[in-house]
Amino acid sequence: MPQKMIALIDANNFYVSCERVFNPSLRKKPVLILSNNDGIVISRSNEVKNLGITMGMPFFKAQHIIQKNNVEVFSSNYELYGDMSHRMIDTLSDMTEGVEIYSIDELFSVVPSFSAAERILWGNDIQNTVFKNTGIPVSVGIAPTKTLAKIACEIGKKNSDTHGVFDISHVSDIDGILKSIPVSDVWGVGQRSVDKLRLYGIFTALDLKNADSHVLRERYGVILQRTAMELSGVSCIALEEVSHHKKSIVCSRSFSKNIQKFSFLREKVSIFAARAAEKLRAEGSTASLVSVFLQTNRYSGGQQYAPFLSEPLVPSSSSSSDIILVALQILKKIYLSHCTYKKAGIMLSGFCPNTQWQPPLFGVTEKEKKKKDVFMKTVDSINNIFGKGSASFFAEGTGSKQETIRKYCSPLYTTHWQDIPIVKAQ
DNA sequence: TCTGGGGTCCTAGGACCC
DNA sequence: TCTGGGGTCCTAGGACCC
Repeated sequence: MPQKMIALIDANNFYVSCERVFNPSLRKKPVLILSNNDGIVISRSNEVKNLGITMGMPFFKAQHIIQKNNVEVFSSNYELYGDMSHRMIDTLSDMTEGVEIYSIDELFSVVPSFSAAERILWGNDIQNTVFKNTGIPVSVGIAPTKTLAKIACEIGKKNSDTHGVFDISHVSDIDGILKSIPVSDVWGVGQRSVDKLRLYGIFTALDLKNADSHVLRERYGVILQRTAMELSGVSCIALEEVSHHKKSIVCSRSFSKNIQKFSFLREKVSIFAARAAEKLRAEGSTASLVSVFLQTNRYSGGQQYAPFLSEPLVPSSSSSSDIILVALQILKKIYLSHCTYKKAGIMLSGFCPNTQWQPPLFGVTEKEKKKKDVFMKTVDSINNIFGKGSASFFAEGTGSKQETIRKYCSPLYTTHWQDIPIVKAQ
């Protein structure tokens, strides 16, 4: 029986491509997308990559290259990207089987049992259909394992003669390819591992593939051992077709200034808690653990303070008021008045489906829980109909919300009536 | 002046139990 | 002076990813 093949279907420069769909004048121009607060570069067109602007580069450090080369800059428009992602995934789900949605812009799928030539045609068909339906260009990498599919996809993207579809299983000299790939470019190998691998003379993907499996396990752990096996064609990372529920929810933000005042942090943490609780209810879960964290300015030098403290939520709950209450108790414990903070956040975990909620021996009864659920459902409905923040808790404050900076945001082309592009007849 | 946000998995070590 | 041993569960922290 022929080996099962896996495809990685990955959008090219996804956020940039989303902007280009609705603004064709951006095609061929250098375009980049910034993170929240217009802080760092998170998506780059090929033209921008060629200018030497790297992923994660702070905006202010890239300024001179941007100005010199007339780079088009956009703040991130997650509403647009999320909607375009859904469209892409819908198309791909119709065309493929055994789909694992891996991130906002990529998915793995099982390749039908075709010949090598047919596999390429299948990949081309996927590219063409996604582009026709959404306007987003994608690349397809085909291989017997996920790790090799990642490599195949990169080759498809970078080599124009592949036209964006590359099947590594059809290559006679795979080792030759692996030899040319630095180990840092292998999926699952981060900088920490690269530093450690170097000590033992492992520099390329081929070195990693050929390393002794037991030694890898002992020195670097099971993840690198698996990665090495995947490079040699043994599938160790299974396709996860069933989308599972979230295991944690985080809501955090950096502040545009260093913050010392407790009252400011109290309001922020309350807002984060309410937002996280809203996401939790959308998941249909309750949380049993609340964590709050603070962070002083990482770039200012000097002593750092980055506390992270968790407290149980008893009984587990998805009510914003319950979660805000515990979050503020934690905040009081970790707050030091002599520090200035650049970032704060909340994390919810220990989830249990709302339907399996059990009342504690003492305290909240099932009836009281239902009452809270109805209340929160009403709050969520109001916010859905009238916009975020229409109904909020007292602790969230009413003062200046200090909205995230998005100086260069494009219109919400696909999700807001007033932003829908108008096509004019000539 | 200006440096993101949201996830997952693995592991070591502590708490606890018998 | 001498102070068990093994199992499980939980959590914090590390590493990685997009």
